[in-house]
Amino acid sequence: MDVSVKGEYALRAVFELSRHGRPEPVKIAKIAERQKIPQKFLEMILAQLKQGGYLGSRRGVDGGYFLARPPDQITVGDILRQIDGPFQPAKRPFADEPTDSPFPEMWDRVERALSCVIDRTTFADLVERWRQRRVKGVPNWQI
Amino acid sequence: MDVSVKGEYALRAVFELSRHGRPEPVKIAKIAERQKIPQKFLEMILAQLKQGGYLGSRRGVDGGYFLARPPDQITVGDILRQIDGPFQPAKRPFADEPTDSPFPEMWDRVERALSCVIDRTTFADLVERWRQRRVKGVPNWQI
DNA sequence: CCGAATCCCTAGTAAAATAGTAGGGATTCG
DNA sequence: CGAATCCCTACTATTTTACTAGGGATTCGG
Repeated sequence: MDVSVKGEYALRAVFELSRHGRPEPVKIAKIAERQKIPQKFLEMILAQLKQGGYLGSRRGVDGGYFLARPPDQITVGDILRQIDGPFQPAKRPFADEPTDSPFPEMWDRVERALSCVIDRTTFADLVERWRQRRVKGVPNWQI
Repeated sequence: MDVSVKGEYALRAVFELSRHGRPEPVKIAKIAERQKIPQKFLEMILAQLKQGGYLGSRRGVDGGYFLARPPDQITVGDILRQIDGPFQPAKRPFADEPTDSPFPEMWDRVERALSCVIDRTTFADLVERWRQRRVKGVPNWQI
């Protein structure tokens, strides 16, 4: 019941692109360095996210990756599902389970509860919260 | 982000014991048969649940397993954590993550949302709902 | 005290998933 | 052209998962 490292990397990468803002592409190497992700591994992850329609890319000298839509239209759930697969707490209906099991209904509740967080948190939200914590947490107002 | 088969089996086994009610022990073989769980695998699971203090057991001719506390004092979360380990969506703080990451806070929210379901659903609840669906779903009132 | 029924304990194992690495090919653009 | 970058396929070591095997320790009726 935990998220894979790959999934975490994907979130961090998309966060990095969201934070950057501008539509100009960011290089894999740059993302890898800033978020401390093995570069070759990150290549696969970004390809998968592009394939899901969340990112775009350009090759060549000033190439790189960029968001395919504005960050307020990409959710944490989108990215997690694209990387770790559709997430059902238990594959239901369980093969040999009696049809009157009480569990499917409970798994639905779990899924809805989870969805309330991950499908409602956009990367725009994450960036905003992160910026607010910066000014509150590190009070370096010089001037 | 899904529950292991082992975790599902554990839930089904505890449900079986809760449904049974009485403090008299139920044999592994019986639970395995009724819930369609490989018997030897189930042995390990039950041992682990006993070790966590959720079940008790007796050997010998009329032996078996039984709940160590009433079913309204055992939650789905208890069992899942005992079997699949403490469940953190992401092991945080992530080793090389900058300390101002926006994710730990989000993972907290995920964990709380999940906890609202799994730590509030007791096996007494499950049995009760299951019984109510029985009478509503299968209308076989033949006096 | 015997012996059948049951839980208990250790070990092994095949298959899948995870977390990468390696090496080069295809594009873009100055 | 050629340097920089993304793109694509394949390989691999480690860990986890989902079991199976074989016997040992208890309990209890007779």
